[in-house]
Amino acid sequence: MTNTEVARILEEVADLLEISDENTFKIRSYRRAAEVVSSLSREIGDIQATDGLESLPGFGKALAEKVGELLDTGRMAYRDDLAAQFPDGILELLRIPGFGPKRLAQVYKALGIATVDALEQAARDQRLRELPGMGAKSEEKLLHQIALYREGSQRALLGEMLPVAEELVEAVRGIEGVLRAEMAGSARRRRETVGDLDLLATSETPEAVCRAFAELGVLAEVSLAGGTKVSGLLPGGRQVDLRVVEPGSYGAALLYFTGSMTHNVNLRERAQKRGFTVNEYGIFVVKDEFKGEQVAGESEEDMYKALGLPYIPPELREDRGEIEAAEAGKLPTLIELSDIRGDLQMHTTASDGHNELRDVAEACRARGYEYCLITDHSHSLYVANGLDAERLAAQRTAIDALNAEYADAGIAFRVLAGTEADIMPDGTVDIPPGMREQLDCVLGSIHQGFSADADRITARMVAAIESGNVDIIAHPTGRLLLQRDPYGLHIEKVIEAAAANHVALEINAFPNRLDLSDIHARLARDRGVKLSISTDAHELAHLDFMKYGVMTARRGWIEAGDVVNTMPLAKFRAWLSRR
DNA sequence: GCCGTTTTCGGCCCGACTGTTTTCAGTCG
Repeated sequence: MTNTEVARILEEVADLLEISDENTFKIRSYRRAAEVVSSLSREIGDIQATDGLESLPGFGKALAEKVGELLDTGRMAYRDDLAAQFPDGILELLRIPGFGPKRLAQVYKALGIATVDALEQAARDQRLRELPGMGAKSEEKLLHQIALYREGSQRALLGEMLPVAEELVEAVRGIEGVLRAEMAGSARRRRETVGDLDLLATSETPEAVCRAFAELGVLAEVSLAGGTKVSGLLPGGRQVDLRVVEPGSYGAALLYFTGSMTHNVNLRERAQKRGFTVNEYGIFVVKDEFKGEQVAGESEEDMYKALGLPYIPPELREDRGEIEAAEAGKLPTLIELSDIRGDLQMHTTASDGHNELRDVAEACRARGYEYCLITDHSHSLYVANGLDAERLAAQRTAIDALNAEYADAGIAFRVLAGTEADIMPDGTVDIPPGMREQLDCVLGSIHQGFSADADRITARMVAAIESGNVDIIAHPTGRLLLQRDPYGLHIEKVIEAAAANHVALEINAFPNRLDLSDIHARLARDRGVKLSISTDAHELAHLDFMKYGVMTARRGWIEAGDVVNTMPLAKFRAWLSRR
């Protein structure tokens, strides 16, 4: 059973407990456990077998026992008993925005409602207003929220939403009375997908700023507007929240609205132990003669400092050990976009790219790189016009000619010859005979046969890694965000093989791949595997995706020294000849 | 449910906004 599946069941238990009106702290324990499991870099079954489930934070006797049962038998009796008290599918109602567990329990008990359709009908028939705490306006609002839910405003790619968020921040900065504005939330943490967009501004006149933002015209609909907060929807249905605070609370508010939620909770618990309380306005003394005095709030640095910690970059604020690392002075020095000296995956018109070799090379040079690696598809990928021996050799010659031109012109930039070779079902790597030695660097990747079982795909990948014929495994898990799950793969085995054979693993920077993920990249680094961050560009504009690869790397605690394409060319060549 | 340099029992983060209310419950992040 995968970590994702276990986490999903723990979430489900939490939801069921919630609609059963259980102890909120018990519910929180299950939610925390779900988060812990989904953030694990190792397979939970492996942890059960070695260190034991009670070694996981937030796992006591009860959770270890229940999750152990789940791993051993595929079922959790506790979950099944809870679920039996409600009709199947009732939890879907919780996905309607503004409709929570208390309301769900209420309408189910009073009216037997267990589906979105039934809830909608009851609202139309004006039957909900009979219930305590509900009125005509609640029904009206609920119908609207159900319509929104049906339109399905799910998560979107970071690569899609970040430019939108940046535009919104600029728009807010243009509002009269705004002193500073910044994006917050998961976009600022650079999560691979983003739900809604969170914005923060400071002003001496928050109410006027809120009003101005609501009337700015960027929101298709304003769903909530107070004196310090505005929520609304963009034309596409994406939710935007703006929060406005006074300048002295900028850091506190930014910290708070950047999250993650669990990171904040941990900070607050830490504050409590030190006699402080934390809210979005600052850090305050709780007792004695200094009660209520503000000790921090203006900057995030101050906030962390007051809690005895160095600044923690937003990408690390996921409750994955960052506070402990900060306390021990062991935070990584995260890689920056400017550390990248070359891009190691791109396609030209020779296979399925849109641009000629020379234009691709020039575009890389224009981005300040020292080198780039051309990686057109190998012959077996017919659909992408993969290169056979003859065409691959011709490309090598063209690259040599281009490099000679650069050398004559006194330009240090160099183009490296490579290929993105298919890893065949038997694990052999699709390179024409005799060409391995002709190429500077070979990427290996799987493009077919995703549905095979995990053992087989893992064996295929490991065989390729051990063959000595690949230098880097490209998009190792094959996932397409929001579209396709990774193929079944024992990632730890792949990582171990890569470590043992000095093969690098790619963080593919294409916004719908980001593969390896942050979590797997971190695991790979911990096991001593080098990474490549590369764009997989098929047209020139794609070369700019490098930043998303770097963002994912930062979320994976990656430093410049972990990444092969931060090396100067000579050092990178030396790495390539490492065997 | 978990957890422990004051604790193995009694705690467990904090505030904004809405709708239905006369002091608050529910939802959200």
